[in-house]
Amino acid sequence: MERISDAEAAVMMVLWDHNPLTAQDVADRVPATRDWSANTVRTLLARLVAKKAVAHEADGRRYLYRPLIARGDYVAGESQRLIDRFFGGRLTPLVAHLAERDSLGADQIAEIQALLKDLKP
Amino acid sequence: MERISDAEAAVMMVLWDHNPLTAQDVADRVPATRDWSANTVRTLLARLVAKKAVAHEADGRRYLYRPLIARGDYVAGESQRLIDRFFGGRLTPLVAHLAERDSLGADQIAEIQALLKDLKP
DNA sequence: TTATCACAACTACGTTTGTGGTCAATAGCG
DNA sequence: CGCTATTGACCACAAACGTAGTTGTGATAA
Repeated sequence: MERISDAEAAVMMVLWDHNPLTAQDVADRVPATRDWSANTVRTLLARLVAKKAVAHEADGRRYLYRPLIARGDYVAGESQRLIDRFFGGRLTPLVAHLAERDSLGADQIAEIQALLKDLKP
Repeated sequence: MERISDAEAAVMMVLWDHNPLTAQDVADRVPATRDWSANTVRTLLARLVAKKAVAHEADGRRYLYRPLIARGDYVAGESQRLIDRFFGGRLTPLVAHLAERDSLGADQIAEIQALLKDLKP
């Protein structure tokens, strides 16, 4: 599984949200901030197919694209990568870090506490 | 502030750990897994200087390098980026995600609970 | 049926990244 | 003082990336 670039990830996002889609549909759903031409989206789709991150099945004249890797797997991978690189592979230091920098409001603290409580067996 | 690439980040790590350092010292401290030539490290340092992520001050024949951006700032930025991209900017879903995927042991759950308790005013 | 449209395939091209070599100056050693 | 080791400056170069144009070919509408 080769690495998915930033632009490619934006395309994956669209497909995770809705699939299968035609290239045109993907282009239409890509966040407007990217401001890509339809061709650009096609190129990215082709690269993702080459990387086997996306499958395309013919549907008459065009293709329908759908993700081959699960969003959860990708997100977990990226999250782990960050945590490994900066926090010794542990989530606690990340939470501590964000708390320390006030990126963490009281509401979120409460949320997480509730979440963790429910997690206990 | 231009983006710092993966290889460049590895150099920053070294400098965050210890600074100022000569290029040679940086090369010596870079994780062995990277297996870079000293020249490669020099190139990366030069690029970081160009990006104004590190400063170099002359020390006789050579330079001493030191980071211009704080580790905390960089780490916070990268963390925020991830959280924004995949978790709607909130930490809670990240924690939930990791818990769901069993990337989170009971020990870490307890750790975070303790941390959050201390955070409360 | 011809002009047009939609779409995939192919091509392009500047930039960034990873990786390292060459060269020239210089500083210290013998 | 001449030689060698160190070091920064500059150059190289392939792969990946971001971005998009061009081409060929069926589908379609007039």
